[in-house]
Parts: sequence; C-alpha cells; structure tokens
Amino acid sequence: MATVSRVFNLPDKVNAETRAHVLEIAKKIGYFPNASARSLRTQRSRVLGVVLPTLLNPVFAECLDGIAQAASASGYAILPMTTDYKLEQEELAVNQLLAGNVDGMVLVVSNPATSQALVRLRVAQLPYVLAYNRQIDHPCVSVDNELAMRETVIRLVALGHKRVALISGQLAASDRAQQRKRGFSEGMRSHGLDDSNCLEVPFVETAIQEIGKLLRQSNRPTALVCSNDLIAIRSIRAAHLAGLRVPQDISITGFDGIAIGEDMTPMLSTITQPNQVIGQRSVELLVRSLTEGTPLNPSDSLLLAHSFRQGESCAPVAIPVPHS
Amino acid sequence: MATVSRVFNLPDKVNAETRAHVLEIAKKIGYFPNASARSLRTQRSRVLGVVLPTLLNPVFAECLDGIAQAASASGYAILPMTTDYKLEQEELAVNQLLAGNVDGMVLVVSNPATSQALVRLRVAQLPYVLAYNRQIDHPCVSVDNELAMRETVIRLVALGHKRVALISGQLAASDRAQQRKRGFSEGMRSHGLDDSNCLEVPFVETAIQEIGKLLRQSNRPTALVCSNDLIAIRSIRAAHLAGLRVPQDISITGFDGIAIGEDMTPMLSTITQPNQVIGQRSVELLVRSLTEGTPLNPSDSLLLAHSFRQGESCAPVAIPVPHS
DNA sequence: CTGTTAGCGCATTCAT
DNA sequence: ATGAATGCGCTAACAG
Repeated sequence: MATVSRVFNLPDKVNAETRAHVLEIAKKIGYFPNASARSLRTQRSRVLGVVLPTLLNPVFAECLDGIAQAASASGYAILPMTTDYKLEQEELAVNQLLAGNVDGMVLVVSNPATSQALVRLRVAQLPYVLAYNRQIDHPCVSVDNELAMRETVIRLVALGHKRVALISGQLAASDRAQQRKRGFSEGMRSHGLDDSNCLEVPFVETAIQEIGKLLRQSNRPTALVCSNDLIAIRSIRAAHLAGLRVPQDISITGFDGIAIGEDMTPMLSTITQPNQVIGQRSVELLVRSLTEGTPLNPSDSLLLAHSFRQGESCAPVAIPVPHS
Repeated sequence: MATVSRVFNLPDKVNAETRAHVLEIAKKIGYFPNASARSLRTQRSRVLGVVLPTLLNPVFAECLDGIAQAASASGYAILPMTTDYKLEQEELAVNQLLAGNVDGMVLVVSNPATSQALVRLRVAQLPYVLAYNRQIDHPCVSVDNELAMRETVIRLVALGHKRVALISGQLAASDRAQQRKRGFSEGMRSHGLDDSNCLEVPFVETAIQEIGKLLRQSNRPTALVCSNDLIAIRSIRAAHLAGLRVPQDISITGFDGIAIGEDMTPMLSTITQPNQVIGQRSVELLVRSLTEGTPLNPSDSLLLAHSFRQGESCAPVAIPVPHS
C-alpha cells in the first residue's frame, strides 16, 4: 500500500521492477489515486480558485485561457467563478472557493482597496494574486492603466484632435475604469484640453444609443477614447448608425487588445494588454509561493508591458478648426 | 461532532436552538465543512468536469458561462479543461478529470463517434453530456446543424445568389463542421447549384489570406457561407481587403451567434445557437441524472432551436446574370 | 527498498 | 434529539 503510494508520488524511491509491476497492475484494474483522499491527507488540493467578473468579455476569457494553461502546466486544476461585477457575488465566490479547499486564488475584483472578499482571504491566510487590479496593498499582475491612457491621448492630440471624449464602463464597478479615466484626464489636461467630456455607459443594452446621442451633438467630439474594447466596438457601431465614418469622421480607440478586434473592419486601434500572459504570470506567482512556502507580498506585483495596436480606427482630425 | 454534521447537511433533524448554537460557534471560529473529507466520505465531489476545445472562441466562453451558472445554481462547482481541438488533449483532460473525482462531465469533443475519451467515460461509468456534438450513441445537447445550413442556403438563393462558397474550419477536428458542410451541400444541390466550392481554412493565421485569394478569382462567389462566426468575421475582413463591400458586393453568413457579432458593422448575419442555454441544459441533464441516480441515455438528448439573425452582411446579388 | 500504522475530517450507522 | 464509533483512501513516519 505504501509502495503503491510511492510509485505515484516518489517513483525514484521504489525499485524499478517493483514500480513496473505496480504500474502494470494499476493499468489493468484501472487504479489511480483518489484525489479527495489525497487532499484530505496532504491538506492540499492542487486546485486553484479563479474569480472573474464575466466570461462574456473576451478579455477575461483570454486571461482564463492563460490561467488554465499555466495551472495545467504546474499540475494544478482550476475552479472558476464569475461575479458579474457584483460585490456580493465576489464574496460568495471567495467563500465557496475557500470551502472548496483551493490552495490559492487568482482574482479580478471590483476594487481591491475596499473588497471584503480580500479581507476574508487575508484572514484565511490563503495565498492569492490579483489580475488586472492594481493596488499597493496586494500582489497584483497588471499593466499601467494611467500611463497607457496618457499615451493614447498623446497620440490623438498628435493627430490634431482637441475635442476628445472618454467613454467608460461603470466606474464604480472597476478600479481599472477609474485608473483609465484618471489617465485620460491627466493626458488631456497636460495638453491644456478639456477633460470633462466623459460618458459613463453602465448598461450594455443602452450603450450604443447613449453614445449615439453624444455623437449627434453639434459640437461632437472628433475622437472617442474607450475604456475597453467592447465599448469601443459599440462606439464604432454607434458612429456608423449616426452616419459617421470611422476613422475619417471620428477616431475611436479601445483598451484590452482582445483578439477579435484585429479581425474587425476597421481594425480596432487599441491598447493591448497581454491577457493570456497576465493569467499565466498570476498562476506562476501563486504556484511559486505554494511550492516554496513563501508568503506572497505586494512587492511581488508584476507590471507588464502594454502596447498600442495601430489598427484602422484612428486618423488625423478631419477638418482642423481654422485658427483665427 | 455528528450534530454539527447534521446542522450542515440535515438541518431539520436537529433541534432549532442546538442548531443556532452550533451555527453561532461555527461563525465565531470560522468553521465550515472540509470539502475533501466530505467527498472522501460521501464518494461525491459536487464538482463537474468540463472539456472544451478553447476559450478563445466566444461561442465556448458563452457556453461555459451558462455551464457555470447552472452548476452554481445546483450547488456544483466546475473544473474546466481545454483541448485546443486535439485528440490527445481530449483524452488527457478526461483522464485528469476522472482522477479529479468529478461527479460528471460536460464535453465538446471533436468526433463523438470515434472519441477514445468517451470510451473511457463509458468504462468508468461516469455520467456525461455532450454539448454541440450530435451523435446517435450519446446524450447530446445541440442544434440541427444540417437544417440550419440548408435554411441559410435557401435564404441566399432567394436573394439571387448562385455561386456560393462554403468557408469551413478544420473538418477533421469537428463533427459540427462536417454536419454544416453536409447541410450546405444538401441545400445547394436541392437547388441544382454547384456545392463543390468549399474552402477549408484550418489555420487562423492564414485564413484571411486564403479567403482573399478565393475572392480575387475572376469567377468569385457572390456569397460566402461560413461554418462559424469567427471565420465569417475573418471573411468580412478578407472581403474588405480585396476591395469588396459587404454586403453590396458579397454576402457573408456565419454560424454560432456570438454576442459580439451583433455589435459589428456590418452586423453579422448568422445562425444563432443559444450558447448559454446549451451549457445550462447540459448541466441540468447531468445534475438530474446525478440526483435521481438514473443513467443518462442517448434518448435524453436535446435538440434546441436555432434562429437566423438578420444582420447586415447579406444582400441581394449585385448583378444578376442575364438569363439568355 | 518495502511493510505497518495512524490519522487527515467527515457522514453515517447504532445506541442512548 | 444527540453522542460514540467506524471507515472512506490516502500519505508520512517509522520499523524492518
């Protein structure tokens, strides 16, 4: 019995032919170690919990793909839960995962600074890594949202745009949205431009209409900076519905770099994050901590490089306002 | 100890004040039942395995979302694995899930008729449901791919199209692709049209170029029927790159009904499947079988309704060929 | 190198 | 309605 256990866990500590014999019989009778018993005995499940807002935004599906890959490569399974950006669900998910005996968690939360879910994790002493979030008190894997947005504003300004609006998702539900807004404002103000043109489109169902309304105003913006790709895609749609050509009549940028943006026409101009890599690195941090038994610190946080995908949804401003 | 167990599992079988007392103390010391011990004892993990080709195609992300919802609603957790359409990975995933003590599995396989993974499941006596696949020997939740494709061909023919090409993903890696091709052929032949115009684009990287090549031929098709939405989106791109307008110069249809197709311009005309519902129903079948202890039969299979989303990527053929 | 033993935390008899 | 005892299948410590 102990020998069989060794064959599966410490194969070197058992004689080669004994091992072969055991393996042969195992194959024959279809035996393999029972995961629950193993977990009970070792107090480790080799399962990682994953908490994401939704799988319906490809940015998180891509990230989960990376998480799944990295976990699998390290011999871990994953147990994903979605929160739909709701705080209660965030806590619920963490509790269920905690009850599920996961060894650690990767999560994307609404706001790390105020998250009760994270408090629970701290108390439970469970290792965790935040993905996409960025906050001084937690180990995070993310990009520099502010910087990326400032850079984008600079690009648009260089193309001659002066009336630029930010189209943002629900600000309260996401620290990323807030950081991106901050970056937008900084970028605009540093050029002496008005940063107050911000449209929050909290509901998917009505987003296109609301953006359309903005675009039909007489003094409409010449460029839209969107806080994520899904909103950018809807903005492009809204522009078309309003009779505007993208990018000739209006420039539009996104944020996230979801794969499908590259196959659209016009190809989405956007800030790309390495979504799969964000997932992978998060898992790697977690696994390293688990393996080495070293606790995870905020100082372990990773800031990954973003980049700008040129795309086709941005162009120089159409009719430069005559200067005097 | 037994009382505490009852409080968590059979609350009615314990005195109300005893229960309250236990619960209070549990809260205080942060106690909750250990999942591994419970699984070991009951021989059920309350975890469902999920095997999908990839999360990078939104169709499966949407389905997984449905699976996660339904599982959560029934008190089950899910353990997803992706196969990237590879047979070895399919088997590997099933084996790992089997070793992981899952109570049942929802899977999307390449070909149910030949899948070794399914043989393993049969042998292991583990309940499972196939999603998207459709095969007489297994319990499946799917739509009628052949019919949907025939209907689509009819629509295009009604718009005056005669030279219609099928753009398909890797046929060998998916029974759906084969069924859809069959439906295309049947539809074309029933109208006396040439059904031999089929382009297989196995690799994402080169798909757009290959489709572009087809579109630059002198006798190019006036409509493309694509075997999934991702390919349809790439076809639209290829058409634009070839200088063709969609739908004025060429009509293009998809299959799957991924949400993002609705926000594109032109809005994707496509056959929509109820992706989240496919996931939900699959889980419901599984859970019912698990709960009632009744084995799952091929006769439990569900055929869900598809529908055609009108979209904007189809139009009457531009220059009808003069008839004599 | 292999076998014996104990106990991980729980659900489930069987008593009470 | 509650408590005491057993074993789910495994790993780890120890003995041989």
